[in-house]
Amino acid sequence: MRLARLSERSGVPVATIKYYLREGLLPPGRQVNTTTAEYDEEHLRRLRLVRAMIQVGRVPVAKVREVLGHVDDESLGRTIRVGAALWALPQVPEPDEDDEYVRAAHREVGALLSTLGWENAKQLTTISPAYRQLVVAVAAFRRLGYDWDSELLVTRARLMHQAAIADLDFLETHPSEEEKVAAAVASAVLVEPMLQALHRLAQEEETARRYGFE
Amino acid sequence: MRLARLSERSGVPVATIKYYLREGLLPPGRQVNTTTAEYDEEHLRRLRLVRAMIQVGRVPVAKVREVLGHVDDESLGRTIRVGAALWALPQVPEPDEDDEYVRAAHREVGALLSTLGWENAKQLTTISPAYRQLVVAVAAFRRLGYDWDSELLVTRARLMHQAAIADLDFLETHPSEEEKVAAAVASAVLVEPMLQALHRLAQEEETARRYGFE
DNA sequence: CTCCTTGGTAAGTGCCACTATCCAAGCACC
DNA sequence: GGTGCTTGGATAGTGGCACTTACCAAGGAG
Repeated sequence: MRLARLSERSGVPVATIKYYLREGLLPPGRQVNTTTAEYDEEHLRRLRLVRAMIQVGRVPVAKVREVLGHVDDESLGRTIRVGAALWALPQVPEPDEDDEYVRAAHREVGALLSTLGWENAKQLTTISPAYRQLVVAVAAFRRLGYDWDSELLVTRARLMHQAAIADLDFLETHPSEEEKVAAAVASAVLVEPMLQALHRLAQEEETARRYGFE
Repeated sequence: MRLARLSERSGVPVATIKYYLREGLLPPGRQVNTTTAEYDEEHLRRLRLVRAMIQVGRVPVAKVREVLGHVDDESLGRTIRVGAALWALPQVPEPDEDDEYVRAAHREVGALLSTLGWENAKQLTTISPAYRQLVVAVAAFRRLGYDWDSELLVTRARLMHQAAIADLDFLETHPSEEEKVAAAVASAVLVEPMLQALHRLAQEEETARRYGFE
């Protein structure tokens, strides 16, 4: 399969594929001669993953390269590879540790993890991007003056834990072993927009039930 | 309070506040004389909301303006204002209706809504951005070759419905009536990154429980 | 009267995801 | 063997966005 065909089958413009090749998001094709390179089904799969990450997951190109680097790093164990790949996903800006709301949010999230018994997550607070994002979001909420019951956060966390369990169960049963790392990345990148969409749809449904369309 | 003080209390650079004023994200201050304008607590609240939307919620400036326009439109009923404001939030690119995966995703999501009994949401499929985002995500997943049980999607939807119920309960009990629309927006914009962070943290926790840190 | 600060405006910056334009080497057909 | 199209690869340009810098004239403070 040559470039034009790869473009046709993926729906990605030729110029964009060339850009991805240049950026190292896609391995080069097998060079047949000076003016021809051959691509295979694996290139197509990778291209679709790249597109999904960029267009659906809104992952910046540089992050995609970083994530894929971990996915392809066969020197690491699977858990580490998945972790490294997921942690390379885009992050919220660093919290300002001098801000009082940020410090309060650290305490609040720490208490949350204790309540939940997420002992592993507690060990990751200094390094996990997800932990930092949570702190930033909680701090922003408080800064706006909203004052919720800590129970609300616990409820949401339990719901997301159930979602995560379902995700991991799916990963365990379905994809072939060699694909697990890529599947984990695809899952993280695509499940999140999916959950977000479901959340908004559910809100629309529930709002209409309570208040009608007026 | 003058510009410098507003900047100091919000942590937003003066030049950036000027930019927001220019872009209509923030109403102008009360002009005292040619070189002095006075800002109040309401400006500060609004500025914090704008910042939270842009930095935590990653909402583009143009969308923030649109959303706030709906928030401030007192000619509409509350439900409509909330809906209009939320629908102005950023969207995934339009699905390509000629794509076979997209058409399949439409059918799949339609079946999901029937299973769930979300009759209100079913009426919104042609217009709701959330519906479109869900279709795009499902199509991308299928295009990558993953083949899940429809039960998985139903499970996730039920979880997000529970989260939405908790959100709306919070909105009903807590903020003052006049603030409800702004609170709904803040909630949508900040709860989503929060849920995403909780999801990733839960995945990290659960992965560590199952496989250890290796 | 001098100097600093103020709010307002215009232009510039840096980043990013492409995208348009060239180019020379092949190949296909007459 | 010549003509013209296609190929992969390189370079430079585009458009959008979120600021940020530089500048300005009008107050106000000492």
